Amino acid sequence: MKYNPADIEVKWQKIWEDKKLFKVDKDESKEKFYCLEMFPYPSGKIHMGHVRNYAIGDVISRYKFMKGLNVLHPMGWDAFGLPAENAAIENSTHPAVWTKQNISYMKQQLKKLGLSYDWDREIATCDPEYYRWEQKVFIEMWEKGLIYKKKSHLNWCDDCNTVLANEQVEEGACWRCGHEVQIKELDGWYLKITQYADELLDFTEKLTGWHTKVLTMQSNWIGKSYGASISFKIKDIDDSIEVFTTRPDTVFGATFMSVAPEHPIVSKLLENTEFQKEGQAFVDSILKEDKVNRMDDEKEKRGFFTGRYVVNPVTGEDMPVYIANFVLMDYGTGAVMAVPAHDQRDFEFAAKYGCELKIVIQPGEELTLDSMEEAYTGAGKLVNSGQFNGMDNEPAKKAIVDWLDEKKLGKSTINYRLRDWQISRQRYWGAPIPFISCAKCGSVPVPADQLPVELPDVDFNPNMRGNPLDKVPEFKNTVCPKCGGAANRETDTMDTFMESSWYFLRYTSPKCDTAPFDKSEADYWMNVDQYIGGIEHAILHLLYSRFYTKVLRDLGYVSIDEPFNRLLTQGMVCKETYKCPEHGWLFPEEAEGGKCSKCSSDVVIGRVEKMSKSKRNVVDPNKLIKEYGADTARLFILFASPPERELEWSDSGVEGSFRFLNRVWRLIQNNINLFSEELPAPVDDEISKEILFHTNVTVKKVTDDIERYQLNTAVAAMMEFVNNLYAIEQKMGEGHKALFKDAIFSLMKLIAPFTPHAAEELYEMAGFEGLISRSEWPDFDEKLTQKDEITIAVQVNGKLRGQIDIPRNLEKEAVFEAALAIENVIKHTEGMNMVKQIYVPNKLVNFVVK
RNA sequence: GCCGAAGUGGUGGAAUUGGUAGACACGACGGACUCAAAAUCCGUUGCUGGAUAACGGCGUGCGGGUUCGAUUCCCGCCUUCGGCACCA
Repeated sequence: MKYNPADIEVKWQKIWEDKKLFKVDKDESKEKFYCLEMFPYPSGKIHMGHVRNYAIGDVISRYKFMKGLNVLHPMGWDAFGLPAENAAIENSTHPAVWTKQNISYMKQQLKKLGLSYDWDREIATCDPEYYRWEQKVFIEMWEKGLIYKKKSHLNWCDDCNTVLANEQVEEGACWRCGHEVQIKELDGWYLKITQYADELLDFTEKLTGWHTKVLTMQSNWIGKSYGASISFKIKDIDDSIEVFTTRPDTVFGATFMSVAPEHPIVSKLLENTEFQKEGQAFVDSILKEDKVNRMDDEKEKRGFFTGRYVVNPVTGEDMPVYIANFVLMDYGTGAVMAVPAHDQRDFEFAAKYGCELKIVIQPGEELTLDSMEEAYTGAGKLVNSGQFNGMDNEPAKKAIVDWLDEKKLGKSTINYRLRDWQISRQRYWGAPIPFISCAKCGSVPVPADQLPVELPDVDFNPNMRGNPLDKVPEFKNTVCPKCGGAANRETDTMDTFMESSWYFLRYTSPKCDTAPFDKSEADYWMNVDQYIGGIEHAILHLLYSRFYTKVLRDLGYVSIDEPFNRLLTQGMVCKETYKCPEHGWLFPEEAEGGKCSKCSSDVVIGRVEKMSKSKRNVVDPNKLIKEYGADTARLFILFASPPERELEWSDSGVEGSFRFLNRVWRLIQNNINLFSEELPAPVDDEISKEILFHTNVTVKKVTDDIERYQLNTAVAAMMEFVNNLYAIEQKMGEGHKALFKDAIFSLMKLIAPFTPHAAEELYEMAGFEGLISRSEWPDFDEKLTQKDEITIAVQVNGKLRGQIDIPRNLEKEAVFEAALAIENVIKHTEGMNMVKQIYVPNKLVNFVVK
């Protein structure tokens, strides 16, 4: 029978579904394994990035099933988000309708891939039965003091009357209408993630299953630094400016001050002065700059003198106050004491604006103002620093802070780069923030019996402007639960990262209707043993999930500190982007031949970047599945590259995976009778040894490779095994058939997690009862994976000059003797002095000669 | 720009702890089978000198270094990708 994936894939998918094969329940008697892939945003269709992610997860899940573990492998939908809203406005369809359609299409696509999900646990975050718990927890967090409101600066389009995401800003203009983007100050809700900063930094012990690169990224993101906050009195105004500095040892060298343009003090500084108008214009010009650009160290420093001075608390000298583009309101206090001699940015700024430089740290040799070409940021002894002169700068940090503390001018402070999490979104398609704003009582939580606060129905159309919820009076107008007076319901919704911060807990009891999740279920299933998802989520999603888990712990919902034991960060599947000057981003199929399929304009080929619906550089797996079947698609993407490496998509080579699967199929088909025949006992000869060797080596290699995520080399090992088995098939006799049968039986099982449909079919044809998905993973014998006779390399001065076959573990002296007898080695050592003889057991010999 | 990665034949990649660079595939070329094609099977395939040999030289982004020995460790660069807080 020919290998026909179209028939067998449908057949086995149906059998698995009918038998509810992947449905799991808590079973205390069994060891559990929770395997989770990051759930997708239902953008429309799945693409190769999803296929890669879910294929990896499926191999691991199916492997663990076969290892006898009770495997939880759920799937669901990160269903709230901006694209649904954009599509709604564009096509006059409700986001819920669009999302539902996408979910149903994508679910069908996932099913076609034969993934081992327990679909009974499916969740969609836009379901009120999901987000109601988020609202409940939100109120509890507020009651615990973990939430507050604050103003922040956001991208704003006056024309669309809406906040813009950074990705909606194109060269300073609104992507939809082209109107110039402004910065607007808006009120928002904040979660106090900074309160957990130290615990989030504590990776030791609990996150040993995470790659250090992710931990490093998170650690840098949190950016803990030790320093001091120092208060500077403003001249002629009864106010002061507080700065954070990591270099209190240089405070005597502070000669001016720079403040962020967003700093609230700015208006006070400028008020009723001759600088007011020009200063405000300067602030406006900076706020228009690209945020990423403003962080650019190389970017030209720009400043504006406010006409005001602050007093240096240690020297008593006046310091002019500037507004500067490179000072960020988000970090520290939004104001910095500028020490131009010892900070490079301040140095450049001072050079441009003619500010005074003062050396206060001297390294060994004499530093002079005239010879300085850049700031000196290294260590040294204090000079020009009053009673601290002569001290080494490190101990001086503490001494100066202590002194300032005594005078009530400053104190030792720890600062984090991490900012509190702003969760307010001026959007429709998200979970409503369960609060009511009352003129008399302030922010009042929606009473528990009124939860969930559901989204009202809204008619979407292309002419829509602003936040939809704000325009629904029956939603917005309400009464204050506290005083009964007229009040406004909060019309912002929550950041969608809120939903993805706890969905893994909901999966443990997705239908629980009395709490976010059943604690006993969570206690059994958590933690997630293996989490798999794109490296793009290394910081935000993974940090928020860690934070949220700790909050839930502190609210008594869970007993765990961390949600994810082992983390596999998958490399991005990338593809070049295509853009039509007329129609914007194009799908690859719309850009064929370099011409836009809509208008025949020349297509601009953009850079290679991660596949995403917004850039349209996506490749749908449908064609591949139709042509070769899901098994080949899965096998191919796993074989193409190791999971953690990024992959530029190309389907060239998919033929090879299909060919391999056909070879497996034919090899087993040709020998299918071995499974029903009475076979003679194996003979003890070289061929038998060979079969045993290859079988055991392959089982070991594939097992090890799955454990260390190297799925591409696991596939290569199986290919090698098949090549070897074909060679053996040619020369084997009756006495080898029993071992050969064992070999192809192992092959069938090894390949089952990768190409489960083909494996099930072969298993059935071989006459086995039940399913290979539920059979046992093969074992191997370490002794049989080693050869007695091995080949080692012989080098002279590190260059390969020959090889010798020796018995394993031959004595060193005997190896040297054999190596020295090689003709080519004699040629390269003749007449030379032997300096050294190196032997790496069972690997190589190196003769060092002169 | 900052933080984190990656760079190896024509292509995807392998080399698990510093020990024979290029496993396994794709592609290409040559051949077998076939009336022919598809499928399948066999062989060659890093570059280069040499004779298609023996035997050499070069070669893992670039430039240095450590070492008997470096794709692997160190220093300095280049390019590409991910993240940079309202895309998810």
